[in-house]
Amino acid sequence: MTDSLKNIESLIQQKDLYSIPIDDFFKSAFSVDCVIFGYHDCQLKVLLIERGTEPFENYWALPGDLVYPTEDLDFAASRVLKDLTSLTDISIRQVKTFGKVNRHPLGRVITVAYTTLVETTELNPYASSWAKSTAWHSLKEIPQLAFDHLEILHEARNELNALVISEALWSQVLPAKFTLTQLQEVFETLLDKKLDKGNFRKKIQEYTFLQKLEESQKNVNHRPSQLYCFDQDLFNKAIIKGFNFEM
Amino acid sequence: MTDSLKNIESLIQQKDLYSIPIDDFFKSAFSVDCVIFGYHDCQLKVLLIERGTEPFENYWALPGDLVYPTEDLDFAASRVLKDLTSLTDISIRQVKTFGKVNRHPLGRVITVAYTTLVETTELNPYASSWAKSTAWHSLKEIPQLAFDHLEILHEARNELNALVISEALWSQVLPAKFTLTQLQEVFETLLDKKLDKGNFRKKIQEYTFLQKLEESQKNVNHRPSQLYCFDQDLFNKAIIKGFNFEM
DNA sequence: TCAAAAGTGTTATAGGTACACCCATGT
DNA sequence: ACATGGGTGTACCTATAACACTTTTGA
Repeated sequence: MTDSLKNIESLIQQKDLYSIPIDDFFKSAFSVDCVIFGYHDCQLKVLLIERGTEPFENYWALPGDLVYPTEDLDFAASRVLKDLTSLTDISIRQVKTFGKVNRHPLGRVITVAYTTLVETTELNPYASSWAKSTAWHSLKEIPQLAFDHLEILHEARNELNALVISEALWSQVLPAKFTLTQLQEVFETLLDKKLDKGNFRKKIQEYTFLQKLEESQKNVNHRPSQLYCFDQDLFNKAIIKGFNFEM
Repeated sequence: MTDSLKNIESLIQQKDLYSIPIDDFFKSAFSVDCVIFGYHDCQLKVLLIERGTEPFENYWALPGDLVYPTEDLDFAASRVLKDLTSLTDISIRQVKTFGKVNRHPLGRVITVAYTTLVETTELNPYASSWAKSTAWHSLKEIPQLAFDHLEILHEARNELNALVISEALWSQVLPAKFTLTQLQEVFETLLDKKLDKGNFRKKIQEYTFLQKLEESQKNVNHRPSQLYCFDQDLFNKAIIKGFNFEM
């Protein structure tokens, strides 16, 4: 091994990775970028950060970070999510890897895009060392984004529909006990189409992983709705059996 | 920028990349691995190489290579395909990125998996600097593979079905003029299920990108078959219009 | 008793599946 | 004439879409 590589190795084995000059990661680095979609009340948004450093200082961008030499790719994505939202135990899925030579002005950086879906209410995104501020943006009002992040956002939005179905991502934006109307609203927002109430409910009845509870809504000025819950284990078993969940 | 990084930079800017000691790429490198599926005569195979160097010397593995600092990710995958098969103008698609810390014994290597489908006949895979030999393997008889390549192969096989439909990959394994029976055989092999002849043909008629030619088979001891051709432009247009190709 | 949203039922149609049958060619 | 694979037609059944209707609550 050459001396130059020994130098790098000693650098990256230091505990405090933040103290490494940014230049030292570059010329051959990989990063993760997270497209964190947020749902609340029939509104789909995306979490963006305002960059506090060059390049693209003051631009909005997807939250992301370089991958530390000692962490798995998936872990790095989870870490970014946790740093911003304090959320753990949220599944975050790989979308695609972006590796054009000149996508990053400071050097060669290949980035792996991840996406997930969370509930936006009462979620307080924190600014971090690399972010001046953070905010939920409506998908209809996306500002100019740094790097190739607009392209990444588009790809993730396309992937979201598939994940909502195949990974039951929708369960991450509903309370433990929810009504069928709430569930229908989630699907309508994410898939961006109106669904017929009757037909929707007919389908739901076939899905054993959606279980009717004995409980119902209270204090509403209309007929109270039955509450349902989602059984992740039953869902996984159904998927393994080759079951195909559609809407 | 530190001296150590300047050293690396000067190394990687040399034209003859093969002359760089393998160690110098490591501790933070990215590679591409290609899952090249081959079809001929109702048989689906995959192209494997026998490694000529450590680690995993003499093991079978997916063909792949480190990504040069000056090439795009997609280009690197095309290059690996071309080196082995001489094929160009074949679309090769990203599957997923594998980034576990210890997936490569010599250091941190993140690999981006690509997949494609080609015709196996008369295709002479070349051995290269890093491969002792190459061979098509039946998917039912996969030897022990190096690294996490078995997992990569599985993921790619799952992805193949989707790509066959959405990207018309099947057109890459048929001659320019083909019969509907040939087409049906391709689908049956790739999707791994029997299709009804009548129903298959009924669907084909709806697809304008499959055009009936004036020509038919010759010198067969049964009724000669109509020949068809595939129009990639019409297919692309149909996809853009939101058309959903299914089988 | 009324408004509002929950929840159920009915019907028409499109699309898929299964299967039977006819057709054109070389030997 | 017959074997072989190409090619077509039909009848059934199920999934879906559209829409109307009934039910239960609070005010």
